[in-house]
Amino acid sequence: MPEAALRRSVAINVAHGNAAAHCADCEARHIGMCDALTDDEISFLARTAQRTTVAAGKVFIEEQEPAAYFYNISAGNVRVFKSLPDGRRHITGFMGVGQFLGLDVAGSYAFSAEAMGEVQLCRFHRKALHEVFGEFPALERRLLNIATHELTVAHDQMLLLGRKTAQERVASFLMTWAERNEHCPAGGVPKPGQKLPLPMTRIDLADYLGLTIETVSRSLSAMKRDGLIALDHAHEVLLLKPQRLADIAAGEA
Amino acid sequence: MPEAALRRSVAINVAHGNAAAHCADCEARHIGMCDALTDDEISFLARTAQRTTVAAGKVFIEEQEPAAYFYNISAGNVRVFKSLPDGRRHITGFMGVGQFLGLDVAGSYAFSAEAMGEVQLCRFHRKALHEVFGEFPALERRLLNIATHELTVAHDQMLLLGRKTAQERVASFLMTWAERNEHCPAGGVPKPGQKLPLPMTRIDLADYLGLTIETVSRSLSAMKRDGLIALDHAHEVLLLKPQRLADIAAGEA
DNA sequence: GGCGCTCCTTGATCTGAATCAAGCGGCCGG
DNA sequence: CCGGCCGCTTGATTCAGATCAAGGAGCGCC
Repeated sequence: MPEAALRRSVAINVAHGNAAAHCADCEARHIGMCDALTDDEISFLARTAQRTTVAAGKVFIEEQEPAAYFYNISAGNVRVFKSLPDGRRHITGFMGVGQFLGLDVAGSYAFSAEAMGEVQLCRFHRKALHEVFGEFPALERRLLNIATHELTVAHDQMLLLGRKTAQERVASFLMTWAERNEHCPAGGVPKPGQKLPLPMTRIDLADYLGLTIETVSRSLSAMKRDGLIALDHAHEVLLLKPQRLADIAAGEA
Repeated sequence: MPEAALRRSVAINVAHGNAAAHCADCEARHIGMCDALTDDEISFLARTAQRTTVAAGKVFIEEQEPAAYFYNISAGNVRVFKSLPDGRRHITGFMGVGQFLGLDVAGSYAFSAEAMGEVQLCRFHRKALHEVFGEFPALERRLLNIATHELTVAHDQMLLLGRKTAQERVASFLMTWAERNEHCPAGGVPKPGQKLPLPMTRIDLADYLGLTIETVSRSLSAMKRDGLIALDHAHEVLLLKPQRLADIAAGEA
């Protein structure tokens, strides 16, 4: 059993307990928000935190609900989305281990969040977290950096949704997803043949890219036909010509 | 001459001077970032600030350039945009008095910014501003609030770009623009007959809404035909049936 | 091991918005 | 006051992607 998986089981076993004694074991201890803090600071903060487990498919944050909590993801993936009254949906992001939920909030949540598989969360009362800011300015600074980075990502996605073709959107997604999964040498392009897991469904991809499932599927098939990717299983691509994909993603003429 | 216009002239006259003595007279003194600070704090901060004037049409922030400055808008409007290599453009936002430029930045600017008319800016060295954070935590907290709010706005816009029809996009824009221009009773709908100035061109609107100028024009004409708006001059609409517009904007079936 | 989901792919057709094209009108400079 | 230009509107046509439709493949469950 690999070490990471071992640590994950431990986290699952202590679910619902107080997190104070367990931050040291958390998958997210050295990522995201938590990485900004010293061990002393985090054990202080942990007194206000709770571990919870969320079953696959469960919507654990509902748009419009009063925003009582911040969440930090300890294990699993989450889809964050907004909906229109007639059921149209847009996924604003896929969030993974160490990522933070509950920033873009004013009183009520501005988004819904759903567990893609089973998910472990570390939950903080918003009020408690705000009280902690005074003690640990590093945390507030860290959150500003996170918010700032998310804003950049959001603006990139607006360019994608407003002005890119279907192929460009799918290529862009593959590149940012590869980067997110640390398959890229810092800021560069993944190596040819890089294997990339796609834990989300085609519906998720469509709702994230502003397309339909058929168009996503066709775009991927076209890339396969053109030798840019290989696609043996629906949830795994091989990036055969990553540089070409990066060029398409960037909208090179 | 109305008082606001008078104060604006004063600001123009002191352009390029040190801002220290002039924050008190600034249009933006009680909005956005500056509103978070006491008079003492702001005069401290102002030592590192410079007033500059930018001519209409001038691109004063270029995507990819090293991000040396933060800006606060003292007068005028700015279009913030991103471009693809073949010239496709997406406007991420229209920024006005008191608004803040330079948040979503990591080393280099992630966007370009262009003056829509003549613009007055208050400019801070990023480094200087960061040094000031230690002294005035209120400023950092304020910036986190601003970033958080911008993130909400960006996510709303992603829903618009990914899933709304042309009519819904235009209606959404009219509603948010009315709110921005304080024509709405807090969070509500503007009153019927409300006059709304549109300082931007149809190209701007198209690039902001992910449409073409023809489609923007047709959508507005359709709303006029249906009695939802009146449109005597191209740059001013009357909101005849604001509630109906709000429903369309929200995607009511 | 087979039944029946659910998810994915592929094909045929349709359509909302883009593109191509032609005026119109307000406004600035002469 | 006139001419030309730029930005806007409107009409005709095209097209990228949506919708409609029909299997196929993987997989959990019995």
